[in-house]
Amino acid sequence: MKFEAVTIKDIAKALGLSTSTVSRALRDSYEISPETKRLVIEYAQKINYQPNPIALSLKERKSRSIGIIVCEIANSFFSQVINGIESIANTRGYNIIIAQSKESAERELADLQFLASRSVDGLIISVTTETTDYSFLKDLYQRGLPIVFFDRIVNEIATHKVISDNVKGSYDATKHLIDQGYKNIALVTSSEGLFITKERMAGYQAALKDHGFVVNADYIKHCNHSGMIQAEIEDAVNQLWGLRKKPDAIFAASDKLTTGVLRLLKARKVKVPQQVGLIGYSNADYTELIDPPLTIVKQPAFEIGQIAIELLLQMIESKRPVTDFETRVLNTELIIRASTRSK
Amino acid sequence: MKFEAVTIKDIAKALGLSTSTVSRALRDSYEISPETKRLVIEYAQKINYQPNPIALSLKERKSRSIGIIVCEIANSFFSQVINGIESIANTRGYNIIIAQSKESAERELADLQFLASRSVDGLIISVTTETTDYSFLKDLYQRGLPIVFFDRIVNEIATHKVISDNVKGSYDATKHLIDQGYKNIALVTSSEGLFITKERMAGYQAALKDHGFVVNADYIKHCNHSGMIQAEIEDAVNQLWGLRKKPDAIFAASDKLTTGVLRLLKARKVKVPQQVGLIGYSNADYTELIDPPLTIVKQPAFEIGQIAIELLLQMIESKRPVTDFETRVLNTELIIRASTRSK
DNA sequence: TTTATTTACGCAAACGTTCCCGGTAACGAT
DNA sequence: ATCGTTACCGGGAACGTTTGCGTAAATAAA
Repeated sequence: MKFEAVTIKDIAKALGLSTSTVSRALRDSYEISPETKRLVIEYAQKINYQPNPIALSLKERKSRSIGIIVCEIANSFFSQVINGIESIANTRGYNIIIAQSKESAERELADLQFLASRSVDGLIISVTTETTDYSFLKDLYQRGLPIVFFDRIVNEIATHKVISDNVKGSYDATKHLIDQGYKNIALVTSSEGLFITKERMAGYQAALKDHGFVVNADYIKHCNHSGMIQAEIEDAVNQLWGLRKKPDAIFAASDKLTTGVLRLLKARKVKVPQQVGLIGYSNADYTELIDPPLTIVKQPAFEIGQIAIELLLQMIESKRPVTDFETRVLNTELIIRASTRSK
Repeated sequence: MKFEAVTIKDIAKALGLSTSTVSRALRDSYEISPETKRLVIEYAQKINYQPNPIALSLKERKSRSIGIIVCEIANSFFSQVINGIESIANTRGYNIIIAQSKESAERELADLQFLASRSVDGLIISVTTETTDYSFLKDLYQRGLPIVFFDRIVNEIATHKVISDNVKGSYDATKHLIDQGYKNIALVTSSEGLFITKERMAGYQAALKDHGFVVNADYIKHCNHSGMIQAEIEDAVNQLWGLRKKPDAIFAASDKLTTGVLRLLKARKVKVPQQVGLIGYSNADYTELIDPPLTIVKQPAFEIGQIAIELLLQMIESKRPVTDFETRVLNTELIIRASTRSK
């Protein structure tokens, strides 16, 4: 089955003109008479001419499409970011190609190769928690592919980045738990190498110190797949519950981790917030419906996406190489609900 | 900024061959000597040659990309379907372009035009609840664009369709409520024109009749935007609560409707399931965490996506026009939890 | 040795555009 | 009458591939 489209040639033939004239008329060139222009434009409209984007891409050597790599689109944070990206990209005539890494460095590499081979004009990516080797990404970038990082950014590559204020977000979350009277606050977070993990840990630790608590390494648990596999959350919780002094509050530093921890707490019949307070990063729109309603740190996901694509388009459409990069840091929102309302 | 790639010409020049020879060597043509092939292939590998998909697209007159239109990717059902589509598309060398209609017929049309102009090779779509005019879709289809419908299918167009067994799913849900002792069972569903609405209504009505209940039209409420706007759900619930005999159970026929109804019930301090039982279509992975844990009808979303893309690729890659269309109907799963455990 | 066949490669067109060069009128100025 | 402008328009190359056709050399058959 094939889908036959009308081309500039058809117009030229029908009107007894050359393709160049038609092309110019359509692009409103000054060296075409108003009369001819009218003729061409009217006829083009009549037969519903649509320029072939593929031919254009070949000529201009760009595809007017940009790649997005996230670990999972079913994750509310990422789907909201994508919404933000799409909202701008569409109006600027770009289409987006989404690939999911599923928190696997291997799949991420495959996605990267796939997108590169489809010659996207730019890339927006939140890397895997697994990723340690950025050489392919670096190579792509050095060969001229514009890249913008968001959320899980990589600092080794100098380009635009957009994140939320992880330190402050975590500080606020931890401080809230302290204010509520919790004493033994555990942190369940992603893999140690990740920049956002470091930042969220820093915020957590700073809040503890500022309020006269000591940081207990036993209370900090890393899930190297960010909760994509339930078993690692289970390990974390088991270890936490194996301690002499069990935590009386948990701060979960990502969407999947938050629901994962709650699931396990429920399985253990631990009462939230009476026995354990729970606060988590989340962008889900159902956290108020959960039992108990969840106190969350919410990231401005949609805006993150919008800013990321703006910065990327800026790079793509820039005449000369961009050298002045910025890291945009957005504020998070703390939404207080019952899951931390114990004491 | 530009991203310079290595072409077949570079190889030809470097090796003192013609581009045709290089092309043929790369495609392992019989009329190229083994020696030359080895040379070309080795060199291509060395400089990491990647065929330009755009040039190929122009030549073959296809883009190896397929369009997907759903109302919202943040919806778990749709993101799972997309996962299914992607899982197959990627292995077959196709990339997917996702567009969101946001339940707006206007945006849907714009998406359609956008995808058509990007010359996708095929389309997988679940139409808007608003859509009543299928002429553009029909036109596209008649001009040769392969289309597969899923979920919200349109019967006026004869092509492959894949849905879940809506009648049975709704029958089971309604029967479950009856079995639990509920007597006044309301249905909150999408706009009346939609095929899946009709089917789900049919299942609901059949179950009622089969068990000696009369169908009360007052108990059937339509939300024309499928719950995308909270106000319409509010209207529905308000009307239901305005009845002399209030319903003692609600069957919500979509993801957004289910959480939307629950939200309103909570706002009214209605106890679920004691005062009102609640069952809903949902593919969210957190329904067990909700208060109360939700009884749901779950669709095989991932499989729906996989089958849809299989059927589409079959159409795309078929030499002669496909005339034999099938409608695949998959079974839903009823997951019983506390929200219907009243009596 | 001559002719027919095979082997191995190059030429050029095509896909749909854009755009750099031209070129041809018409017209006013010299 | 000649020249320089201006206004319009067409020819053709180019973007990176594939592919039908042509053809030289090498080999086989006569």
